[in-house]
Amino acid sequence: MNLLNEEQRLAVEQIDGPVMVIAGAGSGKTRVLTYRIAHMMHKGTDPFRILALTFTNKASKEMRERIEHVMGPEARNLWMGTFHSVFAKMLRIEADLLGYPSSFTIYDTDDSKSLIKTILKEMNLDDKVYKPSTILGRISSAKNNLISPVEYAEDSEIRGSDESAQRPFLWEVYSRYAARCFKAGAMDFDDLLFNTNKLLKLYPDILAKYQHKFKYVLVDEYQDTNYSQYVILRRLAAVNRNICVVGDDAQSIYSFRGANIQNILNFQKDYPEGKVFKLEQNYRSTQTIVKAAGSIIKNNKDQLSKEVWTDNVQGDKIKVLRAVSDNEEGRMVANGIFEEKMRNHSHNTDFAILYRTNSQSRALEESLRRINILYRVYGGTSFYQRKEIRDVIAYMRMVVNPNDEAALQRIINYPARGIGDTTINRLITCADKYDKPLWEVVKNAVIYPELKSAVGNLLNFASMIEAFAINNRSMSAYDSAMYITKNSGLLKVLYDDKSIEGIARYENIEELLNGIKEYTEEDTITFLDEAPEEKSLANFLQSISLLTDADKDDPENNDRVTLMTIHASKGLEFENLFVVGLEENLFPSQLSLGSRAELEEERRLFYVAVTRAKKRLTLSYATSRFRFGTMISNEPSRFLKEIDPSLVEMTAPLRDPFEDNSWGGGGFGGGKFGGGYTREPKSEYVKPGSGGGFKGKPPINNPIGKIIPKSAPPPIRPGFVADDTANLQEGMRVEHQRFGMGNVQLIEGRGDGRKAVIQFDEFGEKNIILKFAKLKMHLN
DNA sequence: TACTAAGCTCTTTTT
DNA sequence: GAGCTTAGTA
Repeated sequence: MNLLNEEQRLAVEQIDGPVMVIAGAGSGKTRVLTYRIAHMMHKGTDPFRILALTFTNKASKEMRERIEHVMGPEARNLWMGTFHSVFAKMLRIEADLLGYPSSFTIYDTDDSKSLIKTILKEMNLDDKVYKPSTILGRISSAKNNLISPVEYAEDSEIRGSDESAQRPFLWEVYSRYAARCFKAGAMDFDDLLFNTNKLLKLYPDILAKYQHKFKYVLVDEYQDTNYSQYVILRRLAAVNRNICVVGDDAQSIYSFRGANIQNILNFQKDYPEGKVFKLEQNYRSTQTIVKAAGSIIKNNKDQLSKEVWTDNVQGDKIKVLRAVSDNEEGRMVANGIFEEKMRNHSHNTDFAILYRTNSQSRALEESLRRINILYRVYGGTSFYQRKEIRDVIAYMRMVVNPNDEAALQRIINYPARGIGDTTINRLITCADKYDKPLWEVVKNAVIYPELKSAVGNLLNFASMIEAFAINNRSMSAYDSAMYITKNSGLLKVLYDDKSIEGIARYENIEELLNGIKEYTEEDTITFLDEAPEEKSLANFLQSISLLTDADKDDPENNDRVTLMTIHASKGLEFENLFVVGLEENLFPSQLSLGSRAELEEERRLFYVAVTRAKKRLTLSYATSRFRFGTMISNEPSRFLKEIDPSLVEMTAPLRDPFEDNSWGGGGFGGGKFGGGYTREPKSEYVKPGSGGGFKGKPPINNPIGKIIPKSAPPPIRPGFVADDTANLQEGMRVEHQRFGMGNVQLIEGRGDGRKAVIQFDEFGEKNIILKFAKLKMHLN
């Protein structure tokens, strides 16, 4: 498809005035945006007067590359990026107006949560009632609706709802949290938008500056904007009114983050003179897939009318796989990929597996590894979230911004330097009492009598950080990072740890340092009207603070199968797609069954998943699944039944110990390897009321496991002799009352070095983790 | 204060 | 499965 169709062309050429493009899945949305920007540049608009906003770094990177392809290097001067990164940049330029240092730290969710935890402790609030994640959610949604701490405290309706949720002091937590962030010179993700609004509201001259600077404003995925983003856009576009929003209400899947589908539904009210274009022809998928998607989404009530269609070939039917367990599901998917690769000589990159929750990736990974298919997992715990990386970065953050409280708390006693909990609690009390940042108290520990016993250790820490800061001024980012890592004692701690995990952590630090080196050597995108970016440690930290795992590409081998959540897959497409875990309570999620709106969002999520497929789509479900430590049984997802049955082909399961093959009839499912047990274990072996789990202490007279030395072949019998898990050794044979024989094995990928008893099925595949034992592994 | 083992609890999606 | 807490020891 090289030419634009009529509707696309109209959307591209209408560059003046408000424009909304409703773009169905696969209708060439990015193409329209790209050509539109190219068209503006052709007509003589300076690229740095065009602001193009996306939701992910990936999307903005891709668009920039495509425009560069059409327009050449000039495209680098576009103001293009995610909402968060573009406005973070703007805030750094204007920071002092709001009382922030321009080197302000960006707190990620973990930083925010740990700050909330310290505040809760100070306020003596129960963190079972005030769950940090819930609190953060409330604060986040307040900020996204531009409700300041003061407004929150004064709003009787909000206070009322907090009170009825038994959280009457939430307003105060919010207020303290905001004050602490400010004192620490830190903004969280929501602050980046909240403070941009504050800036544009309080300083009309600044607003005017940016209103005139940006002649054109373009927004991708408009259906995902929240109120805060919406107000920023309204303000910036108020003068020129050249705003173009592109989106698809059927793909709105971020309401949990404050996204308001009304923004796209109300566009015509906001801009009555605006033009609306609908892109309804799908260029991506086969007839079958387009029709299936249509048959799903038509069950939703909230939507703009549109009819997505395609000229493409009919294509294969959609396959549905039924597995007995999550492991079997993984096996079936992996085999499916293998066979397809054999048949069509496809590359790994032509395949993707999408799931609802990150935790589902594990079973899939194991199956892929077993048959040597390379894969790459996006999302989950990213490189920058690993403990050792966060530790090093915390040191760097303190060097750049010593007031950064989250960083200080993280490293003040790591590596251990005699500053324990007692001292830290006293520090916090002091800081609160005299209204000083923690760092000020640490640095001047001498003058606070309550810190007397720890003065020496505190001052040592302070002078170390100050020395790092002084060095940092005259060193490159890389040298400075190296210096910090070595002299903080971090490197030594990791170097001395010769366990498998310790070595991996050491290597991760090396990788981080290499990354910094690369950063100092590559040239980064800056805007024409700005000074070129200095390769300082501060700028490195800024450049990674808004990165996610999806933005990190590995040079090793790029022909890999993609594994990601459906949320992360938006905007992507794959020849062969597997969507797994189509089970009630998982997809749709149990937590979304409360209201029609939530269920419809899950359905839109399924719609997004299905429309990622170009040629072949396979859906799968497992009748029982290992979740939070226990096996549970479930039914196929209601969404499966919504697909037009003429488009679907049921595939016989590889092995099915049960006769019941019918849709929805498999509730009791379960195989010989767990879940949905065909017979209840004899009661004397089971901890009363445990439901079959192996958590908690085994009853004294009712042991759960017996360890048998490898040399002596164990008799197989139903009874058990207990032993302490601490005695477990790699390779030991172990008998389990319910699961039978198993071996003790090191679990791959576990950070804490615990070993587990594992059972093997008849294929020699790992099946059930029975029990953990914490033992350190040492290399020979 | 530092460290370890084991118990308890909760479980969606992400810039 | 994993983070966090608690109890106990050094």
